[in-house]
Amino acid sequence: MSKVSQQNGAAGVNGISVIHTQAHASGLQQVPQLAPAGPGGGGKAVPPSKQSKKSSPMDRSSDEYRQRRERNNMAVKKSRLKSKQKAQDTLQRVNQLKEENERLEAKIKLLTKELSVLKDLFLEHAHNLADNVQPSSTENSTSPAKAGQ
Amino acid sequence: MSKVSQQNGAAGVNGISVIHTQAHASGLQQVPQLAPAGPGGGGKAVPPSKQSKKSSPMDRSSDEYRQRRERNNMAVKKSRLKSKQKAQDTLQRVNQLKEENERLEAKIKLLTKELSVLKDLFLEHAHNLADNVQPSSTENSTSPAKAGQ
DNA sequence: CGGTATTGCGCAATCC
DNA sequence: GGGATTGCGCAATACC
Repeated sequence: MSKVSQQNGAAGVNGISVIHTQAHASGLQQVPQLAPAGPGGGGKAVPPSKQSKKSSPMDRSSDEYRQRRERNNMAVKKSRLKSKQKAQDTLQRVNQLKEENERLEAKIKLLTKELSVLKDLFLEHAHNLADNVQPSSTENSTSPAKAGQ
Repeated sequence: MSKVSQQNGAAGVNGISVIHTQAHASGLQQVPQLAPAGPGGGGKAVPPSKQSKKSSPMDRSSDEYRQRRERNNMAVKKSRLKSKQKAQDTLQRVNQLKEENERLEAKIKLLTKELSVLKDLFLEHAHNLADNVQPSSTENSTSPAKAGQ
């Protein structure tokens, strides 16, 4: 994989370097350092040992941290791309299916018409027979028993 | 008002209590005040111009700022929800179309079969007629038995 | 246990 | 001016 993406700084929305020196608390979101799973949702009780996850506040200046973030950012990008593509594929599939549907419907129409013609022919024939009832009775045909739909 | 908006979203898997008590105003992300790198991260060069859009530094502590953010966050949430729903609808549509497709195909199959039967019957009759041109000869009908079912 | 993949979210730029 | 979209990074999880 190419990692060439952007590396630190450089690209951010503002690309600012944002050197997080310290306060970055980015606070943006709060830092759940301990984040016990809250009860609300899953309620997952926290397994034994809770606050030990990472006692360190995790320095955001840490090199390791930056590296991890970078990797995750890439993963996120990748995932989103994939997701987008999938959505597009689905949309395409809808069109494809719609087309196929139309094709099928046309075929049905044709078939129906053909059937109709043939049936008419038979009817005509039946009339003829009725008119000329011939005692010969060699054999008779039992109607195909199939009524219209 | 303001207060932190809180997302809970129910789903938040974590549903944590999210503590954001204090102001998160930290500069967490950079300030676009200057040099905005174009979005796109890295690739796009910033379009020419655009540099001082607002002379004011835009205080993130401003009440108005917070209000604006809050509203935008809601809009974002709304938009995303909508988007998600749309995607789901599309997926559903695919299934629907697939079903319809199957139905249509079954119908075609049936129609085709019917047509086939009728055609056979027709052929049989034609033969009879040909043979029977003259009642004198005793023709026999070999039922080709073509019926399958 | 360690890393990637997903997901929800807030921010900011843009679109409309 | 203001909601709607969209790209992006962060953090918590889900998944292997």
